[in-house]
Amino acid sequence: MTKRTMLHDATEETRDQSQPADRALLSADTGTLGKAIALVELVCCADQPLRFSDILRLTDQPRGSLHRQLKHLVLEGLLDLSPDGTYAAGLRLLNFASRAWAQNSARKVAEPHLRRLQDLTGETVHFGALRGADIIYLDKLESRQTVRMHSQVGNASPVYCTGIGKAALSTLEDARVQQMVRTLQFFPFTPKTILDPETLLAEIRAIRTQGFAYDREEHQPGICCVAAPICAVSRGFVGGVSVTAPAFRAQEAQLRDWARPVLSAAARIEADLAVALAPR
Amino acid sequence: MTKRTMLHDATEETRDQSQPADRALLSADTGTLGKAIALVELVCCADQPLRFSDILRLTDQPRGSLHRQLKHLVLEGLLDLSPDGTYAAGLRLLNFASRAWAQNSARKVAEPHLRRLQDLTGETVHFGALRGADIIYLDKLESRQTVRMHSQVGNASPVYCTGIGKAALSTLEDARVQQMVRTLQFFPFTPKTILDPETLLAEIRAIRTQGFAYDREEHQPGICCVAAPICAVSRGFVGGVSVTAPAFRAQEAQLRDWARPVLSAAARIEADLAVALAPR
DNA sequence: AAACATAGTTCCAAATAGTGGAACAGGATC
DNA sequence: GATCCTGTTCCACTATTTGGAACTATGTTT
Repeated sequence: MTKRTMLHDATEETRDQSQPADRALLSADTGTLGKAIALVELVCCADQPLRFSDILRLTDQPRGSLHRQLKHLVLEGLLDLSPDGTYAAGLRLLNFASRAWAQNSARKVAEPHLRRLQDLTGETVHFGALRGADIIYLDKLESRQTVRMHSQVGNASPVYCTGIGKAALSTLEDARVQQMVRTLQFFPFTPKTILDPETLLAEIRAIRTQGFAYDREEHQPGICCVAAPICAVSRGFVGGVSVTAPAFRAQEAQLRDWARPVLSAAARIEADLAVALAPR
Repeated sequence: MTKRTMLHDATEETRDQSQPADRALLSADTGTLGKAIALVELVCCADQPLRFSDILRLTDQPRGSLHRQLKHLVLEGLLDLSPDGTYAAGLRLLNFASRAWAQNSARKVAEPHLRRLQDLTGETVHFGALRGADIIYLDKLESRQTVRMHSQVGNASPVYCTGIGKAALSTLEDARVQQMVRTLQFFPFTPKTILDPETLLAEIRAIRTQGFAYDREEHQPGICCVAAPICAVSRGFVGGVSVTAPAFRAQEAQLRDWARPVLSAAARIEADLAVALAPR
């Protein structure tokens, strides 16, 4: 998902003036690091293994530079170079991520509450955080345990078509929402996906008053959810919870019934978080 | 685990005198990237949130430089800076990793066979790959589904005290094993952990002849496993499978009985892998 | 078998991007 | 209000990255 969402997200500052015009337009300058990470992203996102010259073509950099950069990335374990000359994501990334996951304080605090919510509803429960214009899932408790868990953890989905995403937007200051919505690229994942800023903004206003968000098959056909945002004191939105179910099991009445437990789970997490974040 | 394995690999060097002698010995020079990744590692591995000056102390770099580096890492999403001034691993890492995981061809090929092995034995099945002197777990199928899966995926454990690790060593050329064993730092995770090169080398020789490896409470007290290596044509060790169980359920006879299904799972994965890797 | 592509690697002068000392700006604490 | 401790910005110096070109290795065509 969100194949294109992730490209330049960070800053953006028009260093306009005159000379170094177009480069500065889209992305903040993180120098060497930025270029290296862009390569990692390229390799990670590719849907087939890339060889040196594939990457050369995709980036059009001078060969010497590209070669050195890739060598560095391989040495650092961020990329793997197979003997057949194809590059793949390195195992060190997995290792970093497992630490990142284990460390994430909002997730840790939320965990027991997610479990409880799962017990209560018997459906799949998600926990996700906001990164740029995507929701990244940090946790997933399946209703039936046959499906693989990690298949979702770490995945990114756009804000505008997920319950947690819209819940997240509803907690942000208006200015930031405006700015974000303006730069969104809407993609019709399903016939029900919201495709224009106006509809989205209207929905966000509704979510602000009711306190939770629905996703009625807007991202995946046949999948609905109810989601609530979680905010921490002086830190704003730190994550969202949702209960997800196939549409036939999640009709209007049912979805509405789930809203209360979802909201109270979110509230409890907020409360625990306030305690967890207090020390130091 | 392996808390100390990763520390300075990139940075650190006494630039004092004149010759750049000793520096080159321990780590390849990946320049700016290496320093940046070392910071990510530092933040990821810390067991408590680090603030700017914590990192400053731990790295003793000039403040200006450190500050810029951290800023870049945050801009790239590899680190997160909370409003309270503490750094944490960034969500982008999770996102990269989920792609790395989904992409990994050995894992994809192995998956159905792991499932079968799990059905057959009723115990936990692992799939792991080699990175440096650690085994990184790519997959874990629990016997009982109550325990969380991702709690293990991406985790690193040393080669010398895990079944998959020792199985991996048994497939490497002697020279490489020697070199690796010589630089290993043995740590007594349990009373049964192998602690010296000689014992390890002897065990590896045994594993070479029998084709599979045991771990009898060498990493975690009360936990045993049987593991077999998986090799691909011209690519050597690409991963290992293991069946893991609590010691009381995994007595000698039982462990020995599991060896056959583990070996045949490994063989089947190797066969499938040969097909999967053939095209292109 | 020689000539020709194609893919990957190494080299080095030139310029850019990172370095690190020092000065600056809040916030606590005394 | 002075002092400490934290985090941020600035800028001359220099080390690192750059990118063109030359080189090697492998496989393909004439």
